[in-house]
Amino acid sequence: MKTSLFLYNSFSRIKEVFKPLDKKNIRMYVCGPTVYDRAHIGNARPVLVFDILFRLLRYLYGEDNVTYVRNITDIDDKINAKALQSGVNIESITEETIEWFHKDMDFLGALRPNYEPRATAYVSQMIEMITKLTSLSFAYPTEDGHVFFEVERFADYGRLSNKKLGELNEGVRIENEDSKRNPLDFVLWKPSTNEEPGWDSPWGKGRPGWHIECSAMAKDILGEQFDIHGGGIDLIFPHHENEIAQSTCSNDMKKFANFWLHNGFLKIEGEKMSKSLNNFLTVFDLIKRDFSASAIRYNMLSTHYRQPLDWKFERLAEAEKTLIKWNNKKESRNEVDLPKQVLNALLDDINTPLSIYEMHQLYKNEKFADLNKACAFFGFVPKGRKDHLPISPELSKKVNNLIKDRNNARLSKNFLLADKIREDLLGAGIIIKDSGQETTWELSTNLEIKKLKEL
RNA sequence: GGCGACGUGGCGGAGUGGUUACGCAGCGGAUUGCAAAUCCGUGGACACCGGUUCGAGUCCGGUCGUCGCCUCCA
Repeated sequence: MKTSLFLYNSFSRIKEVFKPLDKKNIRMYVCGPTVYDRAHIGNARPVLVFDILFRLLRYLYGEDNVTYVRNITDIDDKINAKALQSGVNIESITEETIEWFHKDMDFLGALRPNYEPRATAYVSQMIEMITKLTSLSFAYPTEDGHVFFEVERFADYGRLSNKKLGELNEGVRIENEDSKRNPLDFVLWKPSTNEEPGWDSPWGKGRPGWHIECSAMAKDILGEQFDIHGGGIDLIFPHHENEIAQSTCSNDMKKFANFWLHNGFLKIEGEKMSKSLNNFLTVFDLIKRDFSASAIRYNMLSTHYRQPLDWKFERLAEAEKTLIKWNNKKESRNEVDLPKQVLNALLDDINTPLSIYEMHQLYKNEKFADLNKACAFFGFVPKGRKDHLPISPELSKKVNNLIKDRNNARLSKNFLLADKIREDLLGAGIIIKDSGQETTWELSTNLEIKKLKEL
């Protein structure tokens, strides 16, 4: 029986007991999306993983005692490129994308963070931090309007990602930016042309580099030190390494985040998800295909957050089935609680697969009230039934008529016809269930509207 | 080349020294006109080779294999 929360800290590379800096104000910062495109399921993984951690912290320490910040990156060259290419202005792109992001993540049942700061609202804080870094000689401006962080000045540089400066230098790509003192120095500020978004600064009109926003926003909202910093494992280097460098050096060398948590990567049907392979799967794609939020959550959480996750539709269908089974035993209201076995699993570095195992045990042992409570904690809510079906009322009526025909055939013992109707419906993605006097139906995951219309 | 992760039954996936994870699929049974759903039962695994130990998926060493980061990326 565990009594404390253990978390794997990427910084120390071991599981550690989580001790909050302030029990009355647990502070967590998670790197959020760059808003230029619809969120894909890779974006959804940290959202859902840290949603569970957020819920767990609230459960352990009280809802009002946890502050969760997830930033929105709305200054970025990918956004600029999209604006240039599409002819749509930057604000329209970011506003629309943020709206999509909220809709999609709300659909997934992720609790909104307490703060969702946007980079554009924190440029002055970034300039302030960069100014401080230059005045302390951790950073240097160049004649062409850049400001670089000088990695050699920070002795701990590379500690998070376990890299040594000398080794990094060997593999580094030589860029045109020969104004850098060291090829690994990273940009804090860069000059903008007239087409690019820019802000006035001591170094001329320009825009911030990517990393500085998180340091500035975290400091402004959470303070110089806070408990947990999270994000995808790909962000360890250089993003988080650079954040540590900037923040530590501009905050009197105080330790930045106490815990670093990183979620593993996501593949699709065995392949790396990438734009070049054209196997990008957005959350919106899943919604359109009528997968439930609960099944997506279940699927995402059935692999431990630090493991790589291979996204397969077969598993999603399996999740859907399990949840239907569980929801059929719904007894209590949506009271949130954690039965102790489920809690224990979560206390061990958020072992969600083990907690799901415990939920299967609760089902098996007919502890349905406990199961319901755990489901409520995980955000596994019943999928809307027939009123939610993505088929038209006409088709719905057609299905009902066919079922009526079939039942008549069954009454007259014409089982050949009855079975044919059932097979036809099944082929179109409608599953028939006879229970007692009543016949019900539901959609399978491979609904084919076209076939259904032809029946 | 550097750093790191991982290799468990058909698939998925826990388990850091001591009977069985478990889920899905399969098989057998109950139920059903037959199915579906549900319930009961059941076979099947720890990449390979050494070592430590009374005892190892679990610790140590080696081999093979897969993957990630080092460049924008959750």
